[in-house]
Amino acid sequence: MNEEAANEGLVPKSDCLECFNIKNNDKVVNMKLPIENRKYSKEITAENDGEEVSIAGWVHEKRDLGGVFFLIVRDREGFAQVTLHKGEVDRELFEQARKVPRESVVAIGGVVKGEEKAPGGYEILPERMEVLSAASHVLPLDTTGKVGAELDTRLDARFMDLRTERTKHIFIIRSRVLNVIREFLVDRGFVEINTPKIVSAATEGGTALFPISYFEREAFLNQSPQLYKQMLMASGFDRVYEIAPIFRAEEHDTTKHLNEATSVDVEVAFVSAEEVMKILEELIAFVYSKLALYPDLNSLNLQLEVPKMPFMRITYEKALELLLEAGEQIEWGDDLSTSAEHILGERIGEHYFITDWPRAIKPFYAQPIEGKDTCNAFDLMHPRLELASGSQRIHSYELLKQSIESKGLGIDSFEFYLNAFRYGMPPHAGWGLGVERLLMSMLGIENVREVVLFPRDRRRLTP
RNA sequence: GCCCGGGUGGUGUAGCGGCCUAUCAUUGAGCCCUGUCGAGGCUCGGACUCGGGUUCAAAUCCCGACCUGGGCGCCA
Repeated sequence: MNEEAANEGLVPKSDCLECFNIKNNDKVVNMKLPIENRKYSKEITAENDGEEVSIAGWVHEKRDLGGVFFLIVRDREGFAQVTLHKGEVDRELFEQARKVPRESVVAIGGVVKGEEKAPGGYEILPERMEVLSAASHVLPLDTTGKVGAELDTRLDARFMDLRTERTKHIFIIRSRVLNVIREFLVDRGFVEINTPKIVSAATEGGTALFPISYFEREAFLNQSPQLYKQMLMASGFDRVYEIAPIFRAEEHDTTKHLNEATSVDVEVAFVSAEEVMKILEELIAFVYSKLALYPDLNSLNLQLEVPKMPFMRITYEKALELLLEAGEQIEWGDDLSTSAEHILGERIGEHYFITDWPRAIKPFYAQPIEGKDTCNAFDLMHPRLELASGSQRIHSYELLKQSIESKGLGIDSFEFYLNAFRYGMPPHAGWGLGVERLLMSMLGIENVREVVLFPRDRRRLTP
């Protein structure tokens, strides 16, 4: 375990609470805590023996042994045991602790006692306790891990699901992954951009869009920042990235699709597809190597193995050959089926790229390979699912126009985009990577909904 | 959209025509217990998704609706 990784980012630098008014049992309590001493559970050790501290958190468990009563308080960092000896503490305080419903929010002030018998090596002998918010019971799900809950139940009560260790850590990991991606890209001279999510027309074709009403006009939620990040290639920002939601109105109903997902989009000028593939695989390896240091992955039932570099590259044609050997026939020009992806994944067993795709199944902006029906596009595959796709882009205005027309798309709705190709557009390439898919493949999680706080799928629009 | 499963206390489950006044665990209420760490022991409370149908009898079989898990398709 790595000490730095264990602490980094989990503990905030300062606290801002000083005094707060709380409504408790219909009477407003003006409570002042010795906030200068308020600590997270993990910040306290046996070495603080004798010190006054304050903690605040949720009542995780209560253990009533008659003469001694244990209150386990959970905060973001872990658990603190509060121990009350009958006869030694104030009777009212003892009763208050005994009666407080589980998962209520409490603030407790007391003295630290180093105690080998206590989990964490210390316990708190309380002097005062405030119930800041009493929880109703019974609870919508169990936060202690004794009884499981189905994903649907968990998502309905996500706020409470996030109080469980595994779920909490998944989202801390998600946050870290996004940070690490930014760190990697910024180090390489990338500029973060923000492009519109409300757009006037279908950007790439292919997927269905969510129509919305935009004053007196119809508009859509954007399926991808593709056209905008390309337009920026004409601006002099020659390395850009965006991490943002994308919207797809497909009625798919699987464990790896969402109607609102997060995409990492990268676009680089003056380079080839091979260059951006390198950036992509290095990024993946970097994210893995950073997150491999995350503590307690195993106890959270999460797995993470740093992939070997460089990733294997096979052409679309080679993929078809491998599939045929395995008894799966795909016609040249057809996209790979789910079972085909699984067969390839099993044969290769690690991340790999599929390159040189037929033009017909890739978007209009992919650069055709001269004299062939293929284009300079690639998919990054994980053995279980597709993670990213990208290509060398067409940067010639005339060729791009032709390509749009040959796909049967209306030139008019692309005018704003095409314009950027008329006044000096460098060659460029890029890709889009699904954040949720990266996370689920990285952590061995089966359902994409697990890695989104409030997922949007075919049926779910709340919470 | 297609094909298979499934809907039983708050949660997770057993039961799959009569033996169901429905099992077990956990949660909840209460009691006993001075070192718990999935504490233990005792008492009590709490459920068959909805609507039709078959049958002497339906949680159990059939039909429909709704919800839900998985596979596929579409898609990234």
